Amino acid sequence: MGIKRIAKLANVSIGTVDRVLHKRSGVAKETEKRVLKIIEETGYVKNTSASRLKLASVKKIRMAVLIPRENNTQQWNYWRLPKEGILKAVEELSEMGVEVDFYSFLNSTSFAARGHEIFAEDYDALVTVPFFKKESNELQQLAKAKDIPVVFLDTEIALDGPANFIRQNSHNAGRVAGRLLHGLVGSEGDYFIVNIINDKGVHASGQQREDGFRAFFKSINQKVSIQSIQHAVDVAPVFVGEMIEKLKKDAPKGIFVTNSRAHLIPRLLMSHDVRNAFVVGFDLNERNLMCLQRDEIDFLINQKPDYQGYAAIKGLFNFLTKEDASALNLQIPVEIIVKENAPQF
Amino acid sequence: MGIKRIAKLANVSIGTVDRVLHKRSGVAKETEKRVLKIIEETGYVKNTSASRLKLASVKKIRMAVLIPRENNTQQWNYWRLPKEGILKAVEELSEMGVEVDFYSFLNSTSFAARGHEIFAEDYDALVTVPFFKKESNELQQLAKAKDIPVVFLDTEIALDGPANFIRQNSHNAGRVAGRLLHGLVGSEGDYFIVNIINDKGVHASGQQREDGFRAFFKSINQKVSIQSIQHAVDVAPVFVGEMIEKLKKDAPKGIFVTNSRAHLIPRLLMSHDVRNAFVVGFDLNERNLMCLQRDEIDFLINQKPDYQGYAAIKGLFNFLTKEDASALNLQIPVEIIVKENAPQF
DNA sequence: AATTATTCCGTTAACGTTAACGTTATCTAA
DNA sequence: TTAGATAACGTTAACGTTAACGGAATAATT
Repeated sequence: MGIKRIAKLANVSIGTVDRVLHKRSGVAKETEKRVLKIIEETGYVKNTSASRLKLASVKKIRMAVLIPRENNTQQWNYWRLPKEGILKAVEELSEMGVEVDFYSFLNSTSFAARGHEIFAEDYDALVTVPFFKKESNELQQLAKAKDIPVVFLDTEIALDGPANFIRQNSHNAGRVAGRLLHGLVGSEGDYFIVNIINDKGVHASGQQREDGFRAFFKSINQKVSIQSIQHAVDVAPVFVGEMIEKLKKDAPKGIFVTNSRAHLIPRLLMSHDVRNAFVVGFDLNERNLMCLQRDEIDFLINQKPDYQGYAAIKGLFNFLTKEDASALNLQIPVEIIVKENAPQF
Repeated sequence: MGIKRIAKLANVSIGTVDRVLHKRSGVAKETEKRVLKIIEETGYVKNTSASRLKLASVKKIRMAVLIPRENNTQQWNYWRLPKEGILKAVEELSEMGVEVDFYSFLNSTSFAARGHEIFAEDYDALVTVPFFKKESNELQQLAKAKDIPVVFLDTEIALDGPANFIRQNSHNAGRVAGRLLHGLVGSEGDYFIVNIINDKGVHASGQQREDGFRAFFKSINQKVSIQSIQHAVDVAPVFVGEMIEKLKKDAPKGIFVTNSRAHLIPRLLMSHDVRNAFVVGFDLNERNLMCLQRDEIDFLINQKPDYQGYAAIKGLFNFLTKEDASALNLQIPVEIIVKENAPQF
C-alpha cells in the first residue's frame, strides 16, 4: 500500500500526506518533517496509474506539437513520421488523460506566430523543432517563464540556454558516413559532399554532417580529396567543372549526400557514365529505399524520426507525472541501413 | 466514461456489463447481445490502468523467466543483458502488479527440469530460450495445454507448432555481414567463416548466419572463395593448412565470425603477420568493442538482447491484459555498429 | 468578551474496473 | 403447496490518489 501506509506510520491522515507530497500549504513544519522522513525511509513511490485514473477526467495533460506543415506536393513526407510516433504514444497514454494538438508552420514568421498561440492556451508541454535559432530561443524563454517543458526534435542547432533535445548527433552521423564510404572507396578515390540547401531556414544539420565527414578522415590520418557541392533544393544537383573530370577518372568515387535526397544522384551518375561510385545518404524515404534495393545507393543513415516523436511524448509524460526528466534529452543512435537490413514496404 | 456508459445505454447494471466483458455466466442471451452491440458501436476499450489498479493487489500477474545461468568465469555475461531489459520492464509495470521469477539452466536436462518446476507453479506467462529443440517443443506443448503464453528469445530455431519468437533473423544477419565484408574486401579476396561450436546445445544461429553469408554472395552473383572453420569453444581458433597460405597472400581477406568471439581474431592475425584483413562479428561485448575502437574489428552486428527481454515482458503484459498479441512475435532488426556509432562504456 | 481569521488536519467522494455478495423471479421436486 | 434450487441481474466495497470540504483549535481583531 502507498499513501495509506505512510499516513499510518506518521500518525496523520492521508490528506496530510497528500499535502506534503504536493507541497501544498496547511501542514505544520514538524508534521511535514515527520512525513517526509517516513516517505524517505519506506522508499515510497507514487502509483502513477492511480493518480492519473483520478485526474484523467478532471485535469488532462495537454501537449502542443509544432512541426513543419506536411507538403502534399511531394510524395514523401518526412514530418509524417514523428507525427506517427507521437500519435502512437498518445494512444498508449490516452487512458491517462493525455491529449495533443498539432500546429504547423511554413516559415520563421508562422513558427513564431503559432508559438505564441500555443502559449496563449494553457498547455502542459510543447514538442517542436529548433528550425529557426532566434525564434526557438524566444520560445524557450517564454516556456521557461511559464515553467512549461519543451522538447526540441530532429535538428542539430545550439540554443542559448539549456534546453531538451531528442535528436541525432549530426557530426557523429557524418563521421559514420565517412567510415562507411571510406570502407568502400579507400584512400585512392575522390570524395564528394553534396549539400542541398533549403530555402526555408538553414538546415544546420547539413553543415555538421559535412564537418563530421571530414573529421573522420582526419581521425584516420588520411588526406583524401573531398569536394563540396552546394545546391539549391528542388533542382537536381549537377556536377560542374573539374568535378566532371574527376568523375570520369577510373579512381573509385564516394558521394556523401548530407540530406534525404541521395536518390537524385544515381540518375546523374548514369548520365555522366560514371561507374565505380559509391553513395551514402540519409533517411528511409521510398526513393532512397528503392535505390538501395537496386544497389544504386550503398548505405542509408536513419535518424528514427518516428521514435523521436514517440520518445518525446513519453518523456514529457514521465517528467510531468513522475518528475523524471531522464528521457527529455536523448541521443538517437546513428542507424546504418543496407539493402539486407532495410525495412520492407 | 467506460463501463458505466455502456451500462446506461444497454439499460443494465455495470455488473452485467462486466459479466459480458469477462464472458462469465449469469447473463441472458438477449441481454448479452444487446450489451455486445453497444460495446461494438461505442468502440469501448477497457481502461487497463483502472483494471490493474484493482487487481494489482488481488490477482498479480506472475511471469517466469528461464534463461541460461550466468557464468561468472567469463567477464562478459551475455545473459545479463536480456535480464536487464526484463528488469526494466518489470519496474515499469510493477504498479500494475507484475512480478517475475528467474530460473536458470545449464544443459538440456536442467532446462527441462526447471521447465516442469515452472509449470508446477501457476505462472501466467513464460519467457525462455529455445536452446534445445526437443525440450523446447515439450515446454511449448505443456504451455499450450495449460493455456499459458510463452515467448522464446534470442535463438533461431524452428519448433514443431506455432510459437512466439522475439529474435533476430540469423540468415538475414549473415546476409548483412556478407554485404559489409564484401564492401571492404571486394571480389578479389578470400573469405573465411569462423564458426565456434558450443558444447552445450547446438547454437543453430551460427549455421544460419553462415548460410546467410553465403547466400549474399549468391545474390550478387559473385563466386568468391569462402572457407569455413569449425572450432571448439574456449580455445582460440587456429588457422591450418591451406588457410595459412591464403592468409599470407596479398589479396584482401574477409573474416566473418558467426558468434560473439570476433575479438579472438586480431591477435591471431598479428601472430601470422596478416595485414589487409577485415573482420565482422556479433555482439557488443567489451572485448569486441575494444577491438572496434582499435580498428581491429570493422563491423559488429548487434541483436539488442536487452531490448528482446524488455519487449517480451511488455508484449506479454499487453497480451494478458488487452489480448493484444501483436508484440509477441518480433523481428529484431540487424543493427550495424562501427567505431563511430558504438555505445561508449 | 465576543467575533472573526487563520492554522492545521481529518473525512470523503470521486476516477474505472472487478468480483463477491444480495436480491429478485422463475422453476423443480417433495 | 411449499421449500429449495437456479438463472439473471443489481449493489457495493475495494484498488491508490486527489482535492474539495469541513471542523477543531488557536490567534487576531473588534
